[in-house]
Amino acid sequence: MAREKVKALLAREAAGGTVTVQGWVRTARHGKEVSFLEVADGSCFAGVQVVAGPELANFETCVRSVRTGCAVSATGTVVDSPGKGQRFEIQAQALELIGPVADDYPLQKKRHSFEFLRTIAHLRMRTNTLGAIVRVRNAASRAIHDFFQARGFLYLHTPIITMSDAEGAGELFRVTEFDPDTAPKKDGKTDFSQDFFGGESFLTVSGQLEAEIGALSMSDVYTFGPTFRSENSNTSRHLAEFWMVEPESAFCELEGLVDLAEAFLKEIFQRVLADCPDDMQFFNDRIDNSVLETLRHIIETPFERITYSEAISILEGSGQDFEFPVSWGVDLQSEHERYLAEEHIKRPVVVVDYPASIKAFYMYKNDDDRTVRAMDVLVPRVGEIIGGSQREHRLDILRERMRAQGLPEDHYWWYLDLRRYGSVPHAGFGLGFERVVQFMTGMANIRDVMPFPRVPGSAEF
RNA sequence: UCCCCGGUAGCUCAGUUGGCAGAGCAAGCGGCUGUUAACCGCUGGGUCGUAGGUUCAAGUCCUACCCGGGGAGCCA
Repeated sequence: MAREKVKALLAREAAGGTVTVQGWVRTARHGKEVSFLEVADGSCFAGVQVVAGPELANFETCVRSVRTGCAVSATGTVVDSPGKGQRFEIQAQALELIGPVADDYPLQKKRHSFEFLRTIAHLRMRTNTLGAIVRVRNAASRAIHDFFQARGFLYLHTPIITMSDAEGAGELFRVTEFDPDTAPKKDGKTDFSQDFFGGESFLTVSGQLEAEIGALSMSDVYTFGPTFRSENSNTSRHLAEFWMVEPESAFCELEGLVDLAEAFLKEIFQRVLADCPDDMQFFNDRIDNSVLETLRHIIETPFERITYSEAISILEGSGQDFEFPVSWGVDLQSEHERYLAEEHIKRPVVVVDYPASIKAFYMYKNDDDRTVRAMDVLVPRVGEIIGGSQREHRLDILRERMRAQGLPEDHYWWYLDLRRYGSVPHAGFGLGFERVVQFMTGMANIRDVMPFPRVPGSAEF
């Protein structure tokens, strides 16, 4: 008999008929005359209750030994459950133990700490929380593609290995074929001209520069892929390997970019709430009881838009005792961002037109000659969730800014070429996918929203 | 990288003034006629993170290191 996923089974209109479900036992409760097995298969938050009695030939020899973690296949009739806690259950006609578990199976029918679950990442997706995370990641990923596809953005596959140590965006992981002990030397230094790519190469820290190439041919593109930072950051918000979403749009200026970012966040949140109601309810009940209200509020409310200068005025007049003092020209710290979004404006706020001195060389310089067209989307609880900018498309000004920051033009010859051949205003933003999942679910540590997190000192699994 | 906190059974934790290593859950065995993290009884289970030091005696005090967590910085 063909298998039916638990999600499809629980979505049925009414009981009746025979079904086969296959999955892993969440909990097993055995009585003398009856056994209750909760079987989950990952298709949805809930499992289905399988009821097995002595009429099964293997009841004594097999069924009663089934316990948490066992893989089973159950065939039976779908009936309305007389017990509380579930609508349907399966009255088993046959139950096969496909994969028993050894005595030292580490998952129990109780709460485990997330720290412990990280040490058993090969099993933790069987828990409520990590299972829900995987489904939310899936729904959010699909929503991201749908959002851009519906607007005519092309999915551009940007490289993971790169030779440009672009934009000083953190430390890079080196990619090399050399054995460290026998690498060829030249003038006392490793001679990477003999390496695989004929020069130093690294794992990408951003697809932005390549996305700009795409936008200046294809109009609207986006990337959605892994990025890597070799920074020794030990926090609940950083990973060495994370997924980043980066749209880039030609014939688009800063205001259009802010519109895009606002529509983007609202649609992703809306879609995850619609596609994963049980998972999101679980996060609201057990992880953070404000996430549903927060997401609905963001979906319904227009984002506030202010300039960096206005933000500084607000902060200076706030009467708050900040750890980092505020004045025009300093970068906004986490505490400042959170004050703006949580205390003062109480909803998502987009801050634009930052001082040129604290932003990257590729951002479009305003006529005031001291600010650039950068934008950050700040949300309550986490602060910055999106960062982006209109790009500098004027060749002379771009070269001037590169010179000012000591960047070698020959490394960026193709980036500069784009400003010589049919350059147009364009803009784009980036957001860390895991940060968005963290925000949506209320999960405290980013290592628990990534199936296989990479952090300093740890790349197991 | 910096600051703070922690590491005791498979898991979550207690362990008093330095004086016999503990509980709940899990596991094994038995019981229980519909359970919902089921329930009841019994049994097994320990290099107290590692290495030194102080002491008649160290889970407990001291030093170094390792690992984990929270916060900060950097950032996404």
